[in-house]
Amino acid sequence: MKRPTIAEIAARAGVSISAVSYALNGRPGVSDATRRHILAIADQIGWRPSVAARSLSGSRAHSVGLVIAWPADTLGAEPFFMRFIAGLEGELSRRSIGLLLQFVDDHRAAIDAMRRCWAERRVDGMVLTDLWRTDSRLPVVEELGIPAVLVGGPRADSRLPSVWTDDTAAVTSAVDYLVALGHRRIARVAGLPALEHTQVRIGAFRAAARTHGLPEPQVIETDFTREAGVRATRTLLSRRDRPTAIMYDNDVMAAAALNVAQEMNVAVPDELSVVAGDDSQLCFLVRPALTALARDIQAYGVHTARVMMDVIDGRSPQSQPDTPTRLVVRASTAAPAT
Amino acid sequence: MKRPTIAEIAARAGVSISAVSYALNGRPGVSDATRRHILAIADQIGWRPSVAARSLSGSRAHSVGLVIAWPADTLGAEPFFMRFIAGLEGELSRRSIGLLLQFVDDHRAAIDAMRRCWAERRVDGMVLTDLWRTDSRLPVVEELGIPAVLVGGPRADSRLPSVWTDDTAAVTSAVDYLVALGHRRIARVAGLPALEHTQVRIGAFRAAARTHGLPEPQVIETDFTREAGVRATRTLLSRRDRPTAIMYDNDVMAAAALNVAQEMNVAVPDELSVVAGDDSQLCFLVRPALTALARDIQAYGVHTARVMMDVIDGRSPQSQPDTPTRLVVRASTAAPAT
DNA sequence: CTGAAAGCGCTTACAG
DNA sequence: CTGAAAGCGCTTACAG
Repeated sequence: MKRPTIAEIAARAGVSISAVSYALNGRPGVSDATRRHILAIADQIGWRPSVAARSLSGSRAHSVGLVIAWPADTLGAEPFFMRFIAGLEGELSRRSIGLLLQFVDDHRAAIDAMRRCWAERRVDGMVLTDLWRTDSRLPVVEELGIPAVLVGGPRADSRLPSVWTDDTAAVTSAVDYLVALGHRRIARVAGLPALEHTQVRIGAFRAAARTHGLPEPQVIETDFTREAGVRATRTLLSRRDRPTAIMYDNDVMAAAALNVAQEMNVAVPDELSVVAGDDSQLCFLVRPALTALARDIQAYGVHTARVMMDVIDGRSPQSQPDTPTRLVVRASTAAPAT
Repeated sequence: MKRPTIAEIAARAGVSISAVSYALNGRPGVSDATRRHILAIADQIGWRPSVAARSLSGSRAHSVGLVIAWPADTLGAEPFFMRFIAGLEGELSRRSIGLLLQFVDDHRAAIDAMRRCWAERRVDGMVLTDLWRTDSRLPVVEELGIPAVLVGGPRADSRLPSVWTDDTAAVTSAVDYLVALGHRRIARVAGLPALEHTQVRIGAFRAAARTHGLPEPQVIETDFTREAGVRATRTLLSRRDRPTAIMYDNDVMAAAALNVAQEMNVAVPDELSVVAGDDSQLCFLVRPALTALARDIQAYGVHTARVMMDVIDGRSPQSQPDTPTRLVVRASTAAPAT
């Protein structure tokens, strides 16, 4: 199956291949009639430019890379990535940019993967997610001069452009809501401590508690897994002055907490309110259905793609309005029993 | 940031670029000493071949495409894809093959995406998942001569190689188990009827029921969503001779069924046994924890990558042993109340 | 408005 | 064992 080239179009149209190239790329130098004729032929024979040839001459790979550093066994449980990727890819594909996806175990492997990708000229830029507080990937990306977008907010240690959702506002709104219900002992089961957003959320949580004049709240850091959520919940519910409300940094841990509470004979929501940090189907499949912080993850991916294109095309990346996070109230939260 | 080329290596080593190419590709025509010298330099300056250049001269894209035709809103709920992709990508990446991922809404769009990818020479082959009973993608792939692997079993209407798990054995084992517990009225909430595997599983289900001499069982087809699972469960539980056990084609619908049963005051597992068709975290986050058909999805992806490489490299693809599905018994199944 | 030519970074017969 | 040369399919100054 021979795929057609511009040489074939040129032959059919009876012009030079450069004329074809100009016509196809909408550049001046060809008459309107010729241009139309060429476009018609290209369309008719189903011609599309070879990315390899375009890359080689134009020094653009027409692809963007995403290296996900996340252990495979927790990946399937992360509804975030699938939706984020769907949004990212959809927007890239509108511009005929491919998405090259890679999974690795840690940042060392992520750096290797990025180096390789970049050296092989497979991508024009990289999307970095799940940034750590101090992230070994950043100096490498900056040193290699790889165009990149950080998903997770601007940082003092890097000038790379970023997109983010306002975690502070989200956490604050959840605390406000719980306090309005009458809660005063609110705890937090946080995510992976190395992650920047985990720390941002913890900070926002503590600040909100202070604002409301609550006692210094308990915070337990985890690795986002169900097991860690179970352990943290057991610990919190075993305290003499156990919290009347717990906020979790994702949905899996919050769902696991419902089971722990049941085992320990703590009624949800009467004796314990539970807030999930991510919204997914899981939240309305468990009982009671979970109150959760919800955001439009797909739009987040779309947004990231746009900024990535700005960077690649040399436009000053305009950080577009972040998708706001909102609290979806369901059955797992209520006023505390007195 | 100038990325090094073989010309630079040649200059440093004081040989021709063809010598460098031969050395780097492990082909004869260079002395061992020269070869080692060249490899050392390449390694030292962090050289990697430009895929674009290699593609253009070698007519290989060094990438494989996966076009997922699945509405975005149900995607996040599908733990299958994330794990499958992780397995697929991991194995491809071991061979320096990239994975180009695309999401589309339907088969029309999938065909467009594949045509484009192929015409642009972005990929060396395509992975097709979620095959329909009659699937409009197949004739296109065959006509274009795209190397492809079908995920979902060999078919009469195509000679394309395939990988698959034995759905018949899986469904049969689940029916056997339920019958052994004493169930005789077993129903099935099936998936999307257009899908080949939905029909295979329904066929296996009916056959197993017949083997055990059960009455002709109820089967309800759905679109895999929670809502459809809820509706189907309500219908089944409203019947006078309602089933004592229901098998669901995925985990989301099975989880939703637990809530329906509770609303309708049907005790699980005493009055109703529930079996989920996929295993995921969801199964042990809900209560009672769901008995489920589990398989190693990541291995399935690895397996698919291997067959894909066989196809691309012109080896006769050897369909390796399928990953067996096993029934994981949890708390949602028990002997029926008499 | 149009064509001939060089070049992107490799691979690969083909001579020496 | 090694080098000079053509070619993969485009883009893009540069002449006409």
